[in-house]
Amino acid sequence: MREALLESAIDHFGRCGFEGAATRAIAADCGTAMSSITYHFGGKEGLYLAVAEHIAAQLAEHHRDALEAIAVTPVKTREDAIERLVAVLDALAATMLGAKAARWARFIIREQQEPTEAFDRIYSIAMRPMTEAFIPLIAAARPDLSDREQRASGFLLFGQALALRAGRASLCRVLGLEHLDAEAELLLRRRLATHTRAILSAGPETLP
Amino acid sequence: MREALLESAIDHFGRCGFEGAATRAIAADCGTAMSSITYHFGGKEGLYLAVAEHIAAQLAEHHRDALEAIAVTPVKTREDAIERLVAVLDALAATMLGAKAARWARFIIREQQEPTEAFDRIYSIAMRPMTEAFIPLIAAARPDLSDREQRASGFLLFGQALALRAGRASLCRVLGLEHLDAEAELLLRRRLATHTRAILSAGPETLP
DNA sequence: GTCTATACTACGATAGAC
DNA sequence: GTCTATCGTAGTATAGAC
Repeated sequence: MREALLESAIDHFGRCGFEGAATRAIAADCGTAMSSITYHFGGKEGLYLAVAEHIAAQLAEHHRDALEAIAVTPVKTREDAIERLVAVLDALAATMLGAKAARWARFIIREQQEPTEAFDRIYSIAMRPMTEAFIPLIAAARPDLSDREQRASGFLLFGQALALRAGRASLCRVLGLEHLDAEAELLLRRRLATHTRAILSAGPETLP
Repeated sequence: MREALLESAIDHFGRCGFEGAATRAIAADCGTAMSSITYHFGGKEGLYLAVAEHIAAQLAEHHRDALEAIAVTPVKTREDAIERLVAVLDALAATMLGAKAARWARFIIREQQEPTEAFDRIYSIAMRPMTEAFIPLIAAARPDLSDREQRASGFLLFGQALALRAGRASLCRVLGLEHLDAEAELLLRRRLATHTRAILSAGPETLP
């Protein structure tokens, strides 16, 4: 029942926000009574924080393979670093375009606007590991940049994938589609890979 | 009073969402009674839609100058188109980093996750004009791409600026800052301009 | 462990005084 | 136009039955 309540709560909190979500409705979706939430999580706030950790764990698990793949062997060349970054960002874009991410993202994007303790948990469990794998690759691809420039560029690269979810309603309208189909998703991922290579391949030797 | 209620409502709806926001609290911020909302807007839902139009109008006004500047003379060369795009994206990034956008963005980003009629109004008033100015410039900068590729690339470029707001909590952590200072904002805008040039300068003649 | 019953609070809508 | 008063509804929390 604990698990079912968490899954239901992801959707309710994501769609309605903390205040807007109704504990009675969350419980009803699981065929149980609202007081189960009090029992399992101590109350609405406890449920909210548990949802954050639940999402963070699923997200971390979801990206585990992609992160292990890029970390397993030392980076040899700039081109190697760039292709690893392309692979990570493509995995991230696929996640952002997928259906599972929609549920998680509704919750997370809300938290980004007005971060609470829940964001701390999501960041430390799911995002920090990705950042820590990401920045060294940027450094390897663009050693000409300062540490802060590398982090800024890394975030902006990351942002392109993030926008696929955060700005999805606008994206559909720009592409003139009701919903994103498989063809559009592939196109977006290919463009993102091209952008990534263009950004990371530039440097002092090509742009003096 | 109508104006005051709208301004207060931007913050309450943005922070708490539609269901979470309390009309009594919105009215109290303006030193008036909740029934003023009934009088001016017909109810909570009417207020919400009015807020959407209010934000859209302010956003459109905010970007009017930048859009006029890029549309006033015909585009002559690829380089000309690229520098116009750099200028628009820089203006957009400045907006996203600014304080006014924080209030608007809380409202808009919520709508993007679960679009309602309010998003239609924001998109048609504030975003469509920007898209319609943006895509032709991409076409001029990258005539080698198909229409759909141009739109996808345009959105991803746009997404970097969007992420400055939508992912701000993560951005601060990646940069190791409590809040973004002026120096960090300038750095991000410069990186975005560099990325924009790298993405748009690439093409069949440079990357065969 | 889970549910029922209940207490309490706060919400939005509305009618009517000013 | 704005406010007060009031209504019905819906929220959380808690205690106690099973």
